[in-house]
Amino acid sequence: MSDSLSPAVEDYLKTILKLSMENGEVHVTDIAKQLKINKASVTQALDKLRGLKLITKVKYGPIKLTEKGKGEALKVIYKHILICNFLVSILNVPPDVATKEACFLEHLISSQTQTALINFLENNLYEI
Amino acid sequence: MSDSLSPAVEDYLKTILKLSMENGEVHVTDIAKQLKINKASVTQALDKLRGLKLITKVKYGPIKLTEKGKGEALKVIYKHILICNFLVSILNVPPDVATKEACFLEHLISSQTQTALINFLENNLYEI
DNA sequence: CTCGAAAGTTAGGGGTACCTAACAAATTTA
DNA sequence: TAAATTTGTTAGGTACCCCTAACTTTCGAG
Repeated sequence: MSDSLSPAVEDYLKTILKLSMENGEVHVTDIAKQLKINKASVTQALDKLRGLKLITKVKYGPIKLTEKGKGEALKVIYKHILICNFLVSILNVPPDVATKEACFLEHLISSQTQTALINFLENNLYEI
Repeated sequence: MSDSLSPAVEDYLKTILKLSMENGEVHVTDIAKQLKINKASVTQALDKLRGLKLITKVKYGPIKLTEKGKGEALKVIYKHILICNFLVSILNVPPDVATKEACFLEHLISSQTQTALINFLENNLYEI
Protein backbone atom coordinates (compact mmCIF):
# COMPACT_ATOMS: atom_id res chain seq x y z
CA MET A 1 0.00 0.00 0.00
CA SER A 2 2.56 2.58 1.09
CA ASP A 3 4.56 3.72 -1.89
CA SER A 4 7.80 4.13 0.02
CA LEU A 5 10.41 1.40 -0.14
CA SER A 6 11.81 -0.31 2.94
CA PRO A 7 15.37 0.41 4.04
CA ALA A 8 16.33 -3.15 3.07
CA VAL A 9 14.92 -2.76 -0.45
CA GLU A 10 16.69 0.57 -0.88
CA ASP A 11 19.97 -1.01 0.22
CA TYR A 12 19.61 -3.71 -2.40
CA LEU A 13 18.92 -1.15 -5.12
CA LYS A 14 21.88 0.96 -4.11
CA THR A 15 24.16 -2.07 -4.08
CA ILE A 16 22.96 -3.35 -7.45
CA LEU A 17 23.55 0.02 -9.10
CA LYS A 18 26.96 0.36 -7.51
CA LEU A 19 28.03 -3.14 -8.57
CA SER A 20 26.70 -2.71 -12.10
CA MET A 21 28.78 0.43 -12.49
CA GLU A 22 31.88 -1.23 -11.07
CA ASN A 23 31.67 -4.65 -12.72
CA GLY A 24 29.06 -4.50 -15.44
CA GLU A 25 27.23 -7.71 -14.56
CA VAL A 26 25.69 -8.13 -11.14
CA HIS A 27 25.56 -11.53 -9.46
CA VAL A 28 23.73 -12.81 -6.41
CA THR A 29 27.03 -13.65 -4.76
CA ASP A 30 28.41 -10.13 -5.26
CA ILE A 31 25.39 -8.61 -3.57
CA ALA A 32 25.64 -11.13 -0.75
CA LYS A 33 29.29 -10.26 -0.16
CA GLN A 34 28.71 -6.54 -0.37
CA LEU A 35 25.80 -6.54 2.08
CA LYS A 36 27.29 -9.31 4.24
CA ILE A 37 24.14 -11.32 3.81
CA ASN A 38 23.56 -14.98 2.95
CA LYS A 39 23.04 -15.61 -0.75
CA ALA A 40 19.79 -17.44 -0.04
CA SER A 41 18.52 -14.23 1.53
CA VAL A 42 19.59 -12.31 -1.55
CA THR A 43 17.67 -14.64 -3.86
CA GLN A 44 14.61 -14.15 -1.70
CA ALA A 45 15.01 -10.40 -1.65
CA LEU A 46 15.43 -10.29 -5.42
CA ASP A 47 12.07 -12.05 -5.81
CA LYS A 48 10.60 -9.18 -3.87
CA LEU A 49 12.38 -6.54 -5.94
CA ARG A 50 11.08 -8.22 -9.07
CA GLY A 51 7.58 -8.13 -7.64
CA LEU A 52 8.01 -4.39 -7.11
CA LYS A 53 9.18 -4.05 -10.74
CA LEU A 54 12.50 -2.65 -9.59
CA ILE A 55 14.58 -5.32 -11.33
CA THR A 56 14.18 -7.92 -14.05
CA LYS A 57 15.59 -11.37 -13.58
CA VAL A 58 14.97 -14.90 -14.75
CA LYS A 59 15.99 -18.02 -12.86
CA TYR A 60 19.79 -18.31 -12.86
CA GLY A 61 19.84 -15.20 -15.05
CA PRO A 62 21.39 -11.75 -14.74
CA ILE A 63 20.13 -9.02 -12.44
CA LYS A 64 19.07 -5.84 -14.24
CA LEU A 65 17.61 -2.71 -12.71
CA THR A 66 14.47 -1.43 -14.43
CA GLU A 67 14.21 2.29 -15.13
CA LYS A 68 12.11 2.57 -11.99
CA GLY A 69 14.72 0.67 -10.01
CA LYS A 70 17.53 2.80 -11.38
CA GLY A 71 15.61 5.95 -10.48
CA GLU A 72 15.01 4.81 -6.93
CA ALA A 73 18.62 3.70 -6.55
CA LEU A 74 19.86 7.07 -7.72
CA LYS A 75 17.58 8.86 -5.28
CA VAL A 76 19.01 6.87 -2.39
CA ILE A 77 22.60 7.35 -3.52
CA TYR A 78 21.98 11.05 -3.92
CA LYS A 79 20.65 11.30 -0.39
CA HIS A 80 23.57 9.28 0.89
CA ILE A 81 26.09 11.67 -0.66
CA LEU A 82 24.15 14.68 0.53
CA ILE A 83 23.99 13.50 4.13
CA CYS A 84 27.58 12.39 4.09
CA ASN A 85 28.78 15.75 2.79
CA PHE A 86 26.73 17.58 5.34
CA LEU A 87 27.97 15.51 8.26
CA VAL A 88 31.59 15.85 7.21
CA SER A 89 31.81 19.41 5.88
CA ILE A 90 29.40 21.17 8.18
CA LEU A 91 29.31 19.11 11.36
CA ASN A 92 32.90 17.83 11.16
CA VAL A 93 31.87 14.25 11.84
CA PRO A 94 34.74 11.88 10.93
CA PRO A 95 34.27 10.56 7.36
CA ASP A 96 34.10 6.90 8.35
CA VAL A 97 31.41 7.58 10.95
CA ALA A 98 29.53 9.82 8.53
CA THR A 99 29.57 7.17 5.83
CA LYS A 100 28.16 4.48 8.09
CA GLU A 101 25.58 6.83 9.52
CA ALA A 102 24.43 8.04 6.10
CA CYS A 103 23.58 4.40 5.31
CA PHE A 104 20.84 4.60 7.91
CA LEU A 105 19.73 8.19 7.57
CA GLU A 106 19.37 8.03 3.78
CA HIS A 107 16.27 5.87 4.24
CA LEU A 108 14.51 8.26 6.58
CA ILE A 109 15.22 11.83 5.51
CA SER A 110 12.12 13.78 4.49
CA SER A 111 12.01 15.69 1.24
CA GLN A 112 11.80 18.93 3.21
CA THR A 113 14.95 18.15 5.14
CA GLN A 114 16.63 17.03 1.95
CA THR A 115 15.87 20.41 0.39
CA ALA A 116 17.00 22.17 3.54
CA LEU A 117 20.31 20.32 3.47
CA ILE A 118 20.88 21.28 -0.15
CA ASN A 119 20.18 24.94 0.62
CA PHE A 120 22.42 24.88 3.64
CA LEU A 121 25.31 23.32 1.76
CA GLU A 122 24.91 25.82 -1.09
CA ASN A 123 24.97 28.76 1.27
CA ASN A 124 27.79 27.61 3.50
CA LEU A 125 30.23 25.57 1.48
CA TYR A 126 32.03 28.45 -0.20
CA GLU A 127 32.91 30.26 2.96
CA ILE A 128 36.59 30.33 3.92
CA MET B 1 23.49 -9.63 22.62
CA SER B 2 23.79 -6.09 21.28
CA ASP B 3 23.31 -3.63 24.09
CA SER B 4 21.46 -1.06 22.02
CA LEU B 5 17.69 -0.92 22.18
CA SER B 6 15.47 -1.26 19.14
CA PRO B 7 13.63 1.80 17.81
CA ALA B 8 10.35 0.25 18.93
CA VAL B 9 11.58 -0.28 22.48
CA GLU B 10 12.90 3.28 22.62
CA ASP B 11 9.55 4.59 21.42
CA TYR B 12 7.77 2.74 24.20
CA LEU B 13 10.16 4.12 26.83
CA LYS B 14 9.78 7.66 25.53
CA THR B 15 6.02 7.37 25.52
CA ILE B 16 5.86 5.89 29.01
CA LEU B 17 8.00 8.69 30.45
CA LYS B 18 5.99 11.34 28.65
CA LEU B 19 2.65 9.92 29.82
CA SER B 20 3.86 9.50 33.39
CA MET B 21 4.84 13.15 33.50
CA GLU B 22 1.55 14.27 31.99
CA ASN B 23 -0.87 11.99 33.81
CA GLY B 24 0.97 10.34 36.67
CA GLU B 25 -0.24 6.80 36.05
CA VAL B 26 0.46 5.10 32.77
CA HIS B 27 -2.02 2.63 31.27
CA VAL B 28 -1.78 0.17 28.42
CA THR B 29 -4.57 1.95 26.60
CA ASP B 30 -2.83 5.34 26.84
CA ILE B 31 0.31 3.92 25.27
CA ALA B 32 -1.74 2.23 22.57
CA LYS B 33 -3.50 5.49 21.71
CA GLN B 34 -0.31 7.53 21.78
CA LEU B 35 1.60 5.15 19.51
CA LYS B 36 -1.48 4.28 17.41
CA ILE B 37 -0.89 0.62 18.11
CA ASN B 38 -3.26 -2.14 19.19
CA LYS B 39 -3.40 -2.64 22.94
CA ALA B 40 -2.64 -6.34 22.55
CA SER B 41 0.62 -5.33 20.90
CA VAL B 42 1.36 -3.01 23.79
CA THR B 43 0.88 -5.78 26.34
CA GLN B 44 3.25 -7.93 24.36
CA ALA B 45 5.83 -5.16 24.08
CA LEU B 46 5.63 -4.48 27.81
CA ASP B 47 6.54 -8.11 28.48
CA LYS B 48 9.67 -7.50 26.49
CA LEU B 49 10.46 -4.24 28.31
CA ARG B 50 10.07 -6.07 31.60
CA GLY B 51 12.46 -8.75 30.37
CA LEU B 52 14.97 -6.00 29.63
CA LYS B 53 14.46 -4.61 33.15
CA LEU B 54 13.30 -1.30 31.72
CA ILE B 55 9.92 -1.36 33.48
CA THR B 56 8.25 -3.15 36.34
CA LYS B 57 4.69 -4.39 35.97
CA VAL B 58 2.43 -7.09 37.35
CA LYS B 59 -0.61 -8.50 35.59
CA TYR B 60 -3.31 -5.83 35.39
CA GLY B 61 -1.00 -3.62 37.41
CA PRO B 62 0.59 -0.21 36.84
CA ILE B 63 3.48 0.45 34.47
CA LYS B 64 6.58 1.89 36.15
CA LEU B 65 9.89 2.75 34.55
CA THR B 66 12.94 1.37 36.37
CA GLU B 67 15.92 3.69 36.87
CA LYS B 68 17.50 2.04 33.86
CA GLY B 69 14.32 2.59 31.84
CA LYS B 70 14.09 6.20 32.90
CA GLY B 71 17.72 6.75 31.94
CA GLU B 72 17.24 5.28 28.50
CA ALA B 73 14.02 7.22 27.99
CA LEU B 74 15.75 10.47 28.88
CA LYS B 75 18.58 9.75 26.47
CA VAL B 76 16.11 9.29 23.62
CA ILE B 77 14.10 12.38 24.53
CA TYR B 78 17.29 14.39 24.75
CA LYS B 79 18.30 13.28 21.26
CA HIS B 80 14.82 14.05 19.99
CA ILE B 81 14.97 17.61 21.26
CA LEU B 82 18.49 18.08 19.96
CA ILE B 83 17.62 16.90 16.46
CA CYS B 84 14.39 18.85 16.44
CA ASN B 85 16.15 22.06 17.46
CA PHE B 86 18.79 21.55 14.86
CA LEU B 87 16.35 20.90 12.06
CA VAL B 88 14.22 23.90 12.97
CA SER B 89 16.79 26.52 14.03
CA ILE B 90 19.63 25.71 11.68
CA LEU B 91 18.06 24.07 8.67
CA ASN B 92 14.72 25.90 8.83
CA VAL B 93 12.71 22.73 8.45
CA PRO B 94 9.04 23.36 9.41
CA PRO B 95 8.47 22.39 13.08
CA ASP B 96 5.84 19.76 12.34
CA VAL B 97 8.06 18.01 9.80
CA ALA B 98 11.06 18.28 12.11
CA THR B 99 9.13 16.74 15.00
CA LYS B 100 8.01 13.75 12.96
CA GLU B 101 11.45 13.27 11.47
CA ALA B 102 13.19 13.47 14.84
CA CYS B 103 11.07 10.49 15.91
CA PHE B 104 12.97 8.37 13.40
CA LEU B 105 16.40 9.95 13.54
CA GLU B 106 16.63 9.86 17.34
CA HIS B 107 17.06 6.08 17.16
CA LEU B 108 19.95 6.17 14.71
CA ILE B 109 22.17 9.14 15.49
CA SER B 110 25.73 8.19 16.45
CA SER B 111 27.32 9.61 19.58
CA GLN B 112 29.80 11.46 17.38
CA THR B 113 27.06 13.16 15.41
CA GLN B 114 25.20 13.90 18.62
CA THR B 115 28.27 15.68 19.98
CA ALA B 116 28.75 17.46 16.67
CA LEU B 117 25.15 18.71 16.77
CA ILE B 118 25.61 20.02 20.30
CA ASN B 119 28.77 21.88 19.29
CA PHE B 120 27.14 23.30 16.22
CA LEU B 121 24.11 24.55 18.10
CA GLU B 122 26.31 26.10 20.79
CA ASN B 123 28.39 27.94 18.23
CA ASN B 124 25.59 29.12 15.99
CA LEU B 125 22.51 29.74 18.05
CA TYR B 126 23.50 33.11 19.48
CA GLU B 127 24.08 34.76 16.14
CA ILE B 128 21.64 37.46 15.13
C1' DC C 1 32.93 -33.65 -23.19
C1' DT C 2 32.75 -34.56 -18.55
C1' DC C 3 33.12 -33.77 -13.87
C1' DG C 4 33.94 -30.99 -9.97
C1' DA C 5 33.57 -26.39 -8.15
C1' DA C 6 30.98 -22.30 -7.96
C1' DA C 7 26.68 -20.00 -8.26
C1' DG C 8 21.90 -19.89 -7.50
C1' DT C 9 17.54 -21.77 -5.61
C1' DT C 10 14.26 -24.03 -2.43
C1' DA C 11 12.50 -25.48 1.89
C1' DG C 12 12.09 -24.80 6.46
C1' DG C 13 13.07 -21.94 10.59
C1' DG C 14 13.74 -17.81 13.90
C1' DG C 15 13.18 -13.06 15.82
C1' DT C 16 10.74 -8.70 15.76
C1' DA C 17 6.73 -6.24 15.82
C1' DC C 18 2.46 -5.69 14.38
C1' DC C 19 -2.66 -7.47 13.87
C1' DT C 20 -7.69 -9.53 15.17
C1' DA C 21 -10.75 -12.21 17.95
C1' DA C 22 -11.99 -13.93 22.13
C1' DC C 23 -11.67 -13.89 26.78
C1' DA C 24 -10.71 -12.31 31.84
C1' DA C 25 -10.42 -8.75 35.18
C1' DA C 26 -11.50 -4.34 36.89
C1' DT C 27 -14.15 -0.34 37.16
C1' DT C 28 -18.11 2.45 36.55
C1' DT C 29 -23.00 3.20 36.95
C1' DA C 30 -27.57 2.50 37.66
C1' DT D 1 -24.32 -4.89 44.41
C1' DA D 2 -25.27 -6.60 39.90
C1' DA D 3 -24.89 -5.39 35.11
C1' DA D 4 -22.58 -3.02 31.57
C1' DT D 5 -18.56 -0.92 29.95
C1' DT D 6 -13.77 -0.40 29.86
C1' DT D 7 -9.26 -2.25 30.38
C1' DG D 8 -5.92 -5.78 29.97
C1' DT D 9 -4.44 -10.41 28.44
C1' DT D 10 -3.99 -14.59 25.60
C1' DA D 11 -3.88 -17.21 21.44
C1' DG D 12 -3.08 -17.49 16.89
C1' DG D 13 -1.82 -15.18 12.56
C1' DT D 14 0.94 -12.06 9.15
C1' DA D 15 4.83 -9.54 7.07
C1' DC D 16 9.56 -8.55 6.95
C1' DC D 17 14.13 -9.97 6.70
C1' DC D 18 17.44 -12.71 8.03
C1' DC D 19 19.47 -17.79 8.68
C1' DT D 20 21.15 -23.02 7.54
C1' DA D 21 20.99 -27.21 4.92
C1' DA D 22 20.22 -29.47 0.91
C1' DC D 23 19.43 -29.24 -3.62
C1' DT D 24 19.87 -27.85 -8.88
C1' DT D 25 21.99 -25.42 -12.46
C1' DT D 26 25.88 -23.45 -14.66
C1' DC D 27 30.59 -22.96 -15.83
C1' DG D 28 35.40 -23.90 -16.42
C1' DA D 29 39.56 -26.92 -16.34
C1' DG D 30 41.40 -30.87 -17.86
